[in-house]
Amino acid sequence: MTAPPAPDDDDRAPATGLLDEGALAQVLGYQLAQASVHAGRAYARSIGTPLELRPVEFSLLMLLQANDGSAPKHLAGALALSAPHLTVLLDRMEERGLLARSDSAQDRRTREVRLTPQGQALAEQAAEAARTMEQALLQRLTPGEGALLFELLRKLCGRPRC
Amino acid sequence: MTAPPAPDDDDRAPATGLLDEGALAQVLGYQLAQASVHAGRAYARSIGTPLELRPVEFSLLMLLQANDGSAPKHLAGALALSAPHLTVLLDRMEERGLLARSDSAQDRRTREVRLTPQGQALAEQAAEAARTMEQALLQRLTPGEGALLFELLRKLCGRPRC
DNA sequence: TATTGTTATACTCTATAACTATA
DNA sequence: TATAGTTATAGAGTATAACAATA
Repeated sequence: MTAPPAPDDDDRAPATGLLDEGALAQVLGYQLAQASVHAGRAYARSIGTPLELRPVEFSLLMLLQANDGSAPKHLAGALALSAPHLTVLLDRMEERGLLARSDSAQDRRTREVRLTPQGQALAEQAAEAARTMEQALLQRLTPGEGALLFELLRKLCGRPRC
Repeated sequence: MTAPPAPDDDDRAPATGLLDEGALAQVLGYQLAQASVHAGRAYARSIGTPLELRPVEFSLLMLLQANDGSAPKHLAGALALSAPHLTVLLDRMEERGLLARSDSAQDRRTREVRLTPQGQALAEQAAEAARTMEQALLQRLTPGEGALLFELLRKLCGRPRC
């Protein structure tokens, strides 16, 4: 189960192909989606397939690496997931031995999620693979342009640290 | 059927909330996903809910507006959809009276997809709503920054017209 | 034999509602 | 009563395989 998908060949033809983008050229959501297709292929190659991690699982791993013992509620908020969705996600990764849930001492309604040593090892491996992936992904931009892109995306959502 | 979803309130708390993004701060795919959440909310408010159009349906409408009589194969390529997925999408929109498929004279395997007058009217309405949406969405950026963001996203995927 | 589009099928993603337990 | 997490259920999205017609 969870068979790794097909090996996904190299950079395919630009998504738009022969057609005129028309009004979509000025629609940010569409351009973000196009870029996400591109990023998704790089992700599958570098992380998804070799490490058998879905994008959300990878994000969760990175988030826990930086925020050990977080409550599910905060994780769901950060990943923009519904509470039930996060629960099944945690179930799956706990069953895989990557993380563990324990009861909180302060508020006994909530829980604390932590990476197991195995989860930490995978997180480090994934973080390393991510660095390689980023290089390949951003190869068409100068370092300055890459940094600018990150800053603009962040600013767009009203998040600090520009 | 196709009941419009909940009215989705104003700009909610930044997705990351209280947690540290950790390594994700440098992962383009994650930052694109965060921005897409933001864009998706604006889309639902301005277009999705009022016009009862899913993102793909909106994109298809815009694409047909600029490329009347396109073949399904080209549409699928431009939208990064599988052929079966596009078929059901076209079925749904044809049933709704927005477009029509006809046989091609040159190659009788393929077909030509065209907007009906009703589809054209909705496309124009959607394009107008998109312009309003973009203004709200890009309000945190200067016009120059907005243009730069579009250019960088395009360059990232190796698409021309920078 | 290769290609276009379609149908059938199944699996993943994601949301809502209902339930349990704490506060 | 409000909140955190879970369970159950359903629906939307998406992929693969099998098929039909045409090239």
